[in-house]
Amino acid sequence: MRYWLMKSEPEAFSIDDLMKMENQTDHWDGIRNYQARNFMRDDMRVGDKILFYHSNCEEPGVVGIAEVASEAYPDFTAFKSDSKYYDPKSTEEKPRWFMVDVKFVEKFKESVSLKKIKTIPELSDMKLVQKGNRLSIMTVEKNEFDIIVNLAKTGE
DNA sequence: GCCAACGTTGGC
DNA sequence: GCCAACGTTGGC
Repeated sequence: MRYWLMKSEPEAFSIDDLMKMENQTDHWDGIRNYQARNFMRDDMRVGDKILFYHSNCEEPGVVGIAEVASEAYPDFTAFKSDSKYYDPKSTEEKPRWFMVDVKFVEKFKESVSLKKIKTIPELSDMKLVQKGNRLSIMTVEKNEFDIIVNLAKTGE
Protein backbone atom coordinates (compact mmCIF):
# COMPACT_ATOMS: atom_id res chain seq x y z
CA MET A 1 0.00 0.00 0.00
CA ARG A 2 1.16 3.50 -0.79
CA TYR A 3 0.61 6.72 1.08
CA TRP A 4 -0.22 10.08 -0.44
CA LEU A 5 -0.82 13.69 0.39
CA MET A 6 -3.44 15.57 -1.56
CA LYS A 7 -3.94 19.30 -1.33
CA SER A 8 -7.22 21.09 -1.60
CA GLU A 9 -8.22 24.65 -0.98
CA PRO A 10 -10.93 24.40 1.68
CA GLU A 11 -12.86 27.23 0.06
CA ALA A 12 -13.13 25.10 -3.05
CA PHE A 13 -13.40 21.64 -1.49
CA SER A 14 -12.74 20.87 2.17
CA ILE A 15 -12.68 17.66 4.15
CA ASP A 16 -16.09 18.63 5.51
CA ASP A 17 -17.38 18.75 1.95
CA LEU A 18 -16.05 15.24 1.36
CA MET A 19 -17.72 14.04 4.56
CA LYS A 20 -21.07 15.29 3.33
CA MET A 21 -20.91 13.63 -0.07
CA GLU A 22 -23.00 10.59 -0.85
CA ASN A 23 -21.05 7.55 0.43
CA GLN A 24 -18.55 10.16 1.67
CA THR A 25 -16.87 9.74 -1.69
CA ASP A 26 -16.12 12.16 -4.50
CA HIS A 27 -14.02 12.30 -7.62
CA TRP A 28 -10.83 14.35 -7.42
CA ASP A 29 -11.25 16.47 -10.50
CA GLY A 30 -9.32 19.40 -11.87
CA ILE A 31 -5.78 18.05 -11.70
CA ARG A 32 -3.95 19.70 -14.60
CA ASN A 33 -0.37 18.87 -13.81
CA TYR A 34 1.32 15.95 -15.51
CA GLN A 35 3.25 14.68 -12.54
CA ALA A 36 0.17 14.68 -10.34
CA ARG A 37 -1.82 13.03 -13.11
CA ASN A 38 0.77 10.29 -13.47
CA PHE A 39 0.59 9.57 -9.77
CA MET A 40 -3.16 9.06 -10.02
CA ARG A 41 -3.13 7.21 -13.31
CA ASP A 42 -0.13 4.97 -12.77
CA ASP A 43 0.52 4.54 -9.08
CA MET A 44 -2.65 4.89 -7.05
CA ARG A 45 -4.45 1.74 -5.99
CA VAL A 46 -7.77 1.29 -4.27
CA GLY A 47 -7.20 1.39 -0.53
CA ASP A 48 -4.12 3.62 -0.56
CA LYS A 49 -4.24 6.08 2.31
CA ILE A 50 -4.30 9.84 1.76
CA LEU A 51 -3.40 12.73 4.01
CA PHE A 52 -6.02 15.37 3.26
CA TYR A 53 -4.29 18.75 3.23
CA HIS A 54 -5.87 22.19 3.29
CA SER A 55 -3.86 24.77 1.35
CA ASN A 56 -4.19 28.46 0.72
CA CYS A 57 -6.10 29.11 3.91
CA GLU A 58 -5.83 30.48 7.43
CA GLU A 59 -3.91 27.51 8.76
CA PRO A 60 -2.50 25.24 6.07
CA GLY A 61 -2.07 21.66 7.24
CA VAL A 62 -3.23 18.07 7.29
CA VAL A 63 -6.81 17.87 8.48
CA GLY A 64 -7.64 14.20 8.14
CA ILE A 65 -7.41 10.96 6.24
CA ALA A 66 -9.06 9.69 3.09
CA GLU A 67 -8.46 6.69 0.87
CA VAL A 68 -8.32 5.94 -2.81
CA ALA A 69 -11.67 4.47 -3.83
CA SER A 70 -11.23 3.79 -7.55
CA GLU A 71 -8.68 3.30 -10.26
CA ALA A 72 -8.02 6.35 -12.41
CA TYR A 73 -10.49 7.25 -15.14
CA PRO A 74 -10.76 10.24 -17.49
CA ASP A 75 -11.51 13.57 -15.84
CA PHE A 76 -14.73 14.49 -17.59
CA THR A 77 -14.59 18.12 -16.47
CA ALA A 78 -11.95 18.57 -19.17
CA PHE A 79 -14.59 17.78 -21.82
CA LYS A 80 -17.09 20.42 -20.76
CA SER A 81 -16.61 23.79 -22.38
CA ASP A 82 -18.46 25.48 -19.53
CA SER A 83 -16.23 23.98 -16.88
CA LYS A 84 -13.39 25.96 -15.41
CA TYR A 85 -11.31 22.82 -15.91
CA TYR A 86 -12.16 22.63 -19.62
CA ASP A 87 -9.23 21.61 -21.80
CA PRO A 88 -9.94 21.32 -25.52
CA LYS A 89 -6.81 19.23 -25.93
CA SER A 90 -8.32 16.47 -23.82
CA THR A 91 -10.96 14.51 -25.72
CA GLU A 92 -13.06 11.48 -24.87
CA GLU A 93 -11.12 9.53 -27.49
CA LYS A 94 -7.76 10.68 -26.18
CA PRO A 95 -8.18 11.91 -22.63
CA ARG A 96 -5.27 13.86 -21.28
CA TRP A 97 -6.43 14.23 -17.68
CA PHE A 98 -7.44 11.61 -15.16
CA MET A 99 -8.91 11.43 -11.70
CA VAL A 100 -9.62 8.91 -8.98
CA ASP A 101 -12.44 8.64 -6.47
CA VAL A 102 -11.53 9.51 -2.91
CA LYS A 103 -13.38 8.30 0.17
CA PHE A 104 -13.49 9.97 3.55
CA VAL A 105 -11.88 8.02 6.39
CA GLU A 106 -11.56 10.41 9.29
CA LYS A 107 -11.23 14.01 10.26
CA PHE A 108 -8.64 14.83 12.90
CA LYS A 109 -9.85 16.47 16.08
CA GLU A 110 -6.66 18.48 15.96
CA SER A 111 -5.28 19.18 12.53
CA VAL A 112 -1.54 19.02 12.00
CA SER A 113 -0.44 22.40 10.72
CA LEU A 114 2.29 23.00 8.20
CA LYS A 115 3.97 25.09 10.88
CA LYS A 116 4.00 22.09 13.22
CA ILE A 117 5.23 19.74 10.52
CA LYS A 118 8.17 22.03 9.88
CA THR A 119 9.31 21.69 13.49
CA ILE A 120 9.56 17.87 13.37
CA PRO A 121 13.03 16.70 12.32
CA GLU A 122 11.72 13.32 11.15
CA LEU A 123 9.43 15.10 8.70
CA SER A 124 12.06 17.33 7.17
CA ASP A 125 12.38 15.07 4.12
CA MET A 126 8.71 15.36 3.24
CA LYS A 127 8.18 16.80 -0.19
CA LEU A 128 5.62 19.07 1.37
CA VAL A 129 8.23 21.09 3.22
CA GLN A 130 10.82 21.15 0.48
CA LYS A 131 11.40 24.45 -1.18
CA GLY A 132 9.19 25.37 -4.05
CA ASN A 133 7.15 22.20 -4.20
CA ARG A 134 3.78 23.12 -5.57
CA LEU A 135 2.57 19.67 -6.51
CA SER A 136 -0.96 19.07 -5.32
CA ILE A 137 -0.44 15.31 -5.08
CA MET A 138 2.68 13.82 -3.61
CA THR A 139 3.89 10.57 -2.15
CA VAL A 140 4.37 10.18 1.59
CA GLU A 141 6.51 7.57 3.33
CA LYS A 142 4.77 5.21 5.72
CA ASN A 143 6.73 6.47 8.69
CA GLU A 144 5.86 10.06 7.79
CA PHE A 145 2.21 9.12 7.52
CA ASP A 146 2.35 7.43 10.92
CA ILE A 147 4.09 10.37 12.56
CA ILE A 148 1.46 12.79 11.31
CA VAL A 149 -1.44 10.58 12.40
CA ASN A 150 0.20 10.24 15.79
CA LEU A 151 0.66 14.00 16.02
CA ALA A 152 -3.03 14.44 15.35
CA LYS A 153 -3.98 12.02 18.11
CA THR A 154 -1.50 12.84 20.81
CA GLY A 155 0.03 16.16 19.85
CA GLU A 156 3.42 14.51 19.87
C1' DG B 1 -2.05 41.24 -1.77
C1' DC B 2 2.80 40.09 -2.47
C1' DC B 3 6.09 37.37 -4.45
C1' DA B 4 9.17 33.25 -5.04
C1' DA B 5 9.17 29.12 -7.38
C1' DC B 6 7.94 26.52 -10.87
C1' DG B 7 5.29 24.62 -15.10
C1' DT B 8 3.70 25.58 -19.66
C1' DT B 9 3.47 27.86 -23.99
C1' DG B 10 4.99 29.37 -28.23
C1' DG B 11 8.15 32.07 -31.28
C1' DC B 12 12.30 31.46 -33.35
C1' DG C 1 15.49 22.58 -28.71
C1' DC C 2 16.15 27.04 -26.43
C1' DC C 3 14.31 30.39 -23.61
C1' DA C 4 11.45 34.53 -22.59
C1' DA C 5 6.95 35.46 -21.30
C1' DC C 6 3.25 34.25 -18.92
C1' DG C 7 0.17 31.81 -15.60
C1' DT C 8 -0.45 29.34 -11.32
C1' DT C 9 0.45 27.78 -6.71
C1' DG C 10 0.53 28.61 -2.11
C1' DG C 11 2.85 30.40 2.13
C1' DC C 12 3.11 34.47 4.43
